[in-house]
Amino acid sequence: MEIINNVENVKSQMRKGVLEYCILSILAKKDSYAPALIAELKKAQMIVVEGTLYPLLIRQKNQGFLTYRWEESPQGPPRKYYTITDKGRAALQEMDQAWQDVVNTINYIKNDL
Amino acid sequence: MEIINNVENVKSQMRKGVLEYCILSILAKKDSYAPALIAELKKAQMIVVEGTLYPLLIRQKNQGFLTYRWEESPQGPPRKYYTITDKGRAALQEMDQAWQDVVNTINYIKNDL
DNA sequence: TTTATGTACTTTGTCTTGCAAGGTACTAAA
DNA sequence: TTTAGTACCTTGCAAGACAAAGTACATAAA
Repeated sequence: MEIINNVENVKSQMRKGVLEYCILSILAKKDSYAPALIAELKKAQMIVVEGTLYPLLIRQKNQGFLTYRWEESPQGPPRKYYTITDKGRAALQEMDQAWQDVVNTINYIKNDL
Repeated sequence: MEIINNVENVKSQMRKGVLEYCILSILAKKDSYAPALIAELKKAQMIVVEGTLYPLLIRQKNQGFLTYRWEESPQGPPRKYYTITDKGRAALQEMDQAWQDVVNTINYIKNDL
């Protein structure tokens, strides 16, 4: 019971570490807006909630990794569609390397230490 | 320049996410103490500082994942050697799975989304 | 017209945790 | 007794995830 909670916490920490990377990766494939991103991340087994995602998108926009435009919705209020910028793509490339480094670190600890 | 800093931050976030996992993984192989752990993590390309590691070890001890004993040092003050517990090994197994899940998530996003 | 429902975006407060920096303490050599 | 090396601990700050509550728009039902 308690172990599960601790592991849930670690899981949450691991997610935290790669969340920005995931968002940029998805947006590198196609423009999207918050609720659609949440749905896609859920499909990929990565649970994210609004209170996490919205501030993250705003941060990435402020860093110049994303821009956005408003688009009419077939139902409900307009949607804020985010687009990755050239700067965002450059950052994403760096993150690809960072991710690979972490994977290599874990493999090293597990197999070669 | 700025991108590098942002990526450094993401890198740091990624490290943060797996740090507990790394510590438990190393201690699952052999008992150790803080400065030796720092050196081993450094070898594995994962930079950790004292102010991060000591509180983390104390937390894991309080969760029942670790115990410790004092051991004389050939030079200097005694060392606090940490040992992983059965509960710690159980948690580690869960974390192995959690890590694999995150790897799978990234692969899914990168390749299949 | 008013109310309810669904969708979308934002903000506030709390909690966890990494990290820089500073502090304590033990040992041995100068 | 001072200095250097080693080891452990704590404090204050900043970042960020998350729950929860709030705002706003559109449309359908009452």
